[in-house]
Parts: sequence; structure tokens; C-alpha cells
Amino acid sequence: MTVRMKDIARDLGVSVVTVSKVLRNHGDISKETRQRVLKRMKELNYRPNLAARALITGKSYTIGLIVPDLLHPFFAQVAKALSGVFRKQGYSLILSSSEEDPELEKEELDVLLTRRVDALLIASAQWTVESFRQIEDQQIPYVLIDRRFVGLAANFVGVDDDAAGVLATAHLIEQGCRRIAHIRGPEVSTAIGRAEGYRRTLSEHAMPSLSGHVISVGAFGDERGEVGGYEAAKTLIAMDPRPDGVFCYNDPTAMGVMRAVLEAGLRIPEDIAVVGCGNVIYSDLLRVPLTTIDQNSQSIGEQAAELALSLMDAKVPIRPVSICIEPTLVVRASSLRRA
Amino acid sequence: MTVRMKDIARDLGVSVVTVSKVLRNHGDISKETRQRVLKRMKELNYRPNLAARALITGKSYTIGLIVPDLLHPFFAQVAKALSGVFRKQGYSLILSSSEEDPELEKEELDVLLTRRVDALLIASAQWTVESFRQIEDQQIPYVLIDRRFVGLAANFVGVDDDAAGVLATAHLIEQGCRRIAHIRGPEVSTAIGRAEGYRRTLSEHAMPSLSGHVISVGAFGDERGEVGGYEAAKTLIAMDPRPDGVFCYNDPTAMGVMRAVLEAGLRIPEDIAVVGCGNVIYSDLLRVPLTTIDQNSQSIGEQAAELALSLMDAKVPIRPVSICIEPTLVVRASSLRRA
DNA sequence: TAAGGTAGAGTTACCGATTACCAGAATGCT
DNA sequence: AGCATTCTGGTAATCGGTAACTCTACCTTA
Repeated sequence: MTVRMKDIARDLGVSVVTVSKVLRNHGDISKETRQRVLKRMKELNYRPNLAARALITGKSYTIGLIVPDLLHPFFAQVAKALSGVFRKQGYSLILSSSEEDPELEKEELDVLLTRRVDALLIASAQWTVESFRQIEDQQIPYVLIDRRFVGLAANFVGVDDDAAGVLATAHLIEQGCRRIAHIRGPEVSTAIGRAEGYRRTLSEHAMPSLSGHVISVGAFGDERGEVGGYEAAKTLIAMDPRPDGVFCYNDPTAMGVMRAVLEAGLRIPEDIAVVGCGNVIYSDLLRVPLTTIDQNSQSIGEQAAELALSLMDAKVPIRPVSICIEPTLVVRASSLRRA
Repeated sequence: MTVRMKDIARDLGVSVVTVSKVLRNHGDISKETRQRVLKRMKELNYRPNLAARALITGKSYTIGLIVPDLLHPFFAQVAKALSGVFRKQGYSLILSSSEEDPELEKEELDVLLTRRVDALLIASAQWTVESFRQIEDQQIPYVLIDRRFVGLAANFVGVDDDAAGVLATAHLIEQGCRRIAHIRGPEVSTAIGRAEGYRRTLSEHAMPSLSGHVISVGAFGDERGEVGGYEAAKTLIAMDPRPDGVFCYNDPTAMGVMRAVLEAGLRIPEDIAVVGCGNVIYSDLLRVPLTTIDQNSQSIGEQAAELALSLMDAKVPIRPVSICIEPTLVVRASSLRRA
């Protein structure tokens, strides 16, 4: 049914090895033989069996990617950038979604390990580093994306979350906000970093956050993040004194906040200014265009891919690299209280 | 380095075949032996080599997915739904993005064919059916998603685009619009179907579209779709008579339209009502919440996955199935001119 | 002219599993 | 007791390639 090297070799009266050498541009073959083989390959529409090749070379030319949620534009953007870089190098991307569930993530990781991907890229929803030890046992190079872990010396590419928190908070202060609340995410590095940047900036300006003004929402997919923000905002709005600015750890949350604020009959940014984080693709088109922190997700994806490629090329283990991308503030209407 | 069946067999004094049979729950093995093998597998953290297995069984337990754009929430949603179904059956998803480029799509298809995926799911950006013939030559089951081709008897799962066009247009008429424009997409089945539904509905109401009121925008990714809509809307706004309603073939385009309308100082929906298509995740949060057509992307993904699974199970070729999902209208502020 | 090189192609072993077929022991049945 | 059957497990071939050698001519070169 399917064409094998053997068929081509037989047709041409050469050995299988000769065909193999032609396929891999091995030097040992005369121009003439090479042409004959190439010609026959085209005629028969020959495709090498990657499974057979992988079996003997130990390389699958396959990369595993695990993200918490494909619907989140940040991860979609990262995935897109990654896949572009890998495609050019002949690698295919196997995609797994953990749905923000650590258990599911472990299962998916297990599958990818069993598939013997050549490298792994993970935006993890884990709480512990146990999984990563397992990857290290298998000697598969891996790169953490977006979320990192203290005490784990691993390759990492992501944004400087602390700087993001500082940027957002300082901006709100500068816009005249005096009671700045924060809706923070679950206990992963991104949320922790952003919260820390927020906290430090406030105290550096001698305006520590009021009690109850930091609300935590769980780890959600995109849709539910919006709901989480909505609920959290309702709580904030009911407070006395009411916050006059909110920094949300991501954009979906900020969207939920905006919905709650508008529903309560308050104005954005006059009554409450809102800043998100992520610069999600539609930020500009929202009911009130959202001021947010851009994470440069494309660059994150590209650099993570490049890093993974270099890791695979390296014959000796390299010391883990941490690539930190500086976030930028994108000011839109949701926080603009001063001309 | 890595553990093989051979190692387990040696340790236990049994043959490799015995180990293999245990792994696959083959009946021929005593409970006791099975337990011993299982135990040793756990101890050594054995993982079967899928490449070796694929080589002999001819099944890679891998599914190829090609989408035009991962950033488009519709495809992200479909991909998510697909991957959920396949994961439960032990299949992994190899993801390719064609970036709406037919040439790139062909290359990616070629890669997936070479990888010998067990099935292919494609939301195609092709103009011709040539590629699909190639898939058929390889005898790989494939399912078209979202976009279909006339003259190609292939498995298909998608929304009834004509119905979507009817739904949107009839709604605008009902809301009192009398000069309804349409911003249509490139020459793929979705855009064609929606445009046809639009055209027919108008003529059934004896109000054919005015000249110049159907504008075509190219095949764009998500971001640029917004720009395309913006540009097209500027043209429409400048017309005399000006349209009082616009049906856009997708949501990003509609967002662009809304931006242009608002920038021109006009009101939505009073001056111009806008209806999109796709019910993109943020539709509800836009500057003016967008009336749109829901395509039930999750259901599309799930049904496409189920269909692919049944295709793989079938020992004899099945006659192509076409699953058409009925769209629903989601009314929001952008078109609501009547209480 | 003999030793050594080199280009071109072939031999052999092996990657890690699965499959079809076979063999020996224990059990059942007449 | 004798033979068939069931239960367990093993043998050998195979999947489609690749790696590392080996082998032949044919050239050089001293």
C-alpha cells in the first residue's frame, strides 16, 4: 500500500541504504544515482515513515505544549508564535490543555513524556515542582512559560510580573487614585509577582492598601475569569470607603469588573479606574477601552521556542536560562482621569 | 537509559511477549504473572515506546488539526473541544496553523500526512480540492470543519451558514432597518453561505440591497479582520443613502464596523444597527454589546471529534457524513432598536 | 609499481515493540 | 487410562528506517 524505501531500492536496483542516504543528503552518493532516486521518490510520492526514523534516531521531531487554557488569547498567541518558529525547523507541536487543573496537567504531561517529545513547553497550573522532577528524570529539555516556581532551577520565559504590578499601580496613583484595590489571581508566580509589585508600589507611596481591598479569585478559564472579576468587583463596590481604582491581575477579570461597575451605575474611570493585565486582543474595543499591561506574548512564544531549540541542540546540559520580558503599559480610557 | 520491555522481562525471567501482553491486557496471562509485571513496570517507571508501537501497528494515536488562525476564538474553541474528546480516547492533537494561507496549509498538510496521523481535521483556507484528493489517496479519514467545498463529497461539521445569514438579516429587518448592508468575507463556503442567506432574505422582503451595499473583505486573521471591517464601514458610512443596518460575516469585522461608526459620531443601533457572526467570547463586553450569531463552536468541535473517531473505527469506508448545526441569534444592544 | 586514498554503494545489526503461531503443563471427559 | 482442550507463555518474523562498517574499483603518488 504505502511506499517504502525498499520499493524504491528494488525498482532502481540499489540498496535501501543508498536510498536512505539520498533522503538525508548524505554525501556518499553520486549525482546520477541521487537523481534517479529522487525521481522515483517523486513518482511514487514517497513519504518517510517518521515512526521508524524516530525509533532508531530517538528523535520524534515533536514538541509538547501544555497550556492552562487555549481560549485565553495570551496562550493562543504564545502557541501561535511557538508553532511558527518550530514549523520552520521541522518540528510539529502537540498541544495539550490542562484546563487549569493540576491533575489533568500531570496526566497530559505523562502522555507527552510517553510520546517522547523532543522538548516540552509548559505554562503550568501546578502547585508543586514534583512534575518537573519527573521531566528532568527523563532528560527531556523543558521550558516554563509565563509561570515559574521558586526553588526550581528551570528554563523560563515570561514577563516580569513584579514590574507589571508596579507599572499598573504607579499609573493609577499618577491618575489620582487614592484607594487602589487589587483583584489577584491564584497562588501562581504571575499573580504573586503582580500582587507584590502592587503592594510595594503602594507602600512606597505611603498609601498601603485598605483592609479588604485585595481580593483573590481562583484559577479560572477565560470565561469564568470574567465572572470572578464581576463578583469580586461587586464586593469592592459595596465597601466603605469604596476603592477609586482597581488593578486586576488579568484582562478577563478586568472585564468582569467593568461590567459590575457599569451595572452599579458608576462611571469608569471617574468613579473607579480600572487597569488590567495581558492586553488581550479586544481590549481596545470594550465598552470602555481597557488600560492594561502588554506582556508581548508573541515575543514570549518566539523566545521560548528559540530557547527550546538551543536546548535540544546542546549536547551537554546547559545551565537553566531565565528570560524576563519587560511589560509595557497601554493606556486607554478605563484609567484616564487626567488629560 | 530508558526502560524497555526487555529490561522488565529479564528482571522477571519471562519473555518480552509476556510483558507486552500484560501491557495490552491480553487475556493469556495469569493473574500472578500480570501482577509481577505490573509491579515491575511501576518500579521502573516504564513507558512504552509509541514510535515502536506505531511502526508495527500502523497507528500513531495522533490526530492532525489545521486551522486558519488560532487567535480566532472560534477555532480556539473548536480546538479545545476537540482535544477534550480525543484525550479521553488516548489520542493526541498535532496542531497546525495555516495563517489563512493556502500554500502554507498545503505544506502543513504534507507534514501531517508524513507523520501518518490517524485522522485529519481541517478548517481549510484552500480554494481548490486538490489537497483533499491527496488525503484520500493516503486513505486517511478526514473531516472538514466550518468550511466546505462544492463538488467534494467529504465529511463535514459546521454551522448552516445560509441560516445564519437569514437569521441576521431577518432580525435587522424586524428591527426596522430598511437599508441593510453586508460586509462579506472571502470566497469560502462560510462567507458565501452567509451572503446568500442575506441576499435571499432581502429579496424575499422585496428590499434588495442597494448597489455598493455589499462589500467584500479578504481573508484575514483576527486582528486584521477588525481593520477590514473598519475600512469597509468607513466606505459604507460615506454612502448616500447611508445604510441603517450592517450584517458582518464575522465578529472581528463587526467590531471594526462599530469602531468606525462610533468614530463618525453616529449611534449604534439608532443610526446604524450592527450584527456580527460567531458570538466571540467578548461580544457581550464590547463598547456596544454585539448582536451576533452563535455557531455553537463547542458542539462543532465535539461532533467533529466523534465523527473522526467513528471514521477511524470503521473497517470499511463510510459514505461521507455532513453534520450541519443550526445557528442561533443572540440579541444584544448593537441591533436593538425596538423595545 | 606497490601502497595508500577516495568515491560510491552495500552488509549487517539494531531500534522497541507486536503478531501469528507454537509448545508444554494442567485439567476435563469418556 | 488416554486423548482433547484450556491455560500460559515462548519463538521467530516483522515494521521501516539508520548507524557504523566494509568492500570495490579506480586514482594518486612516491
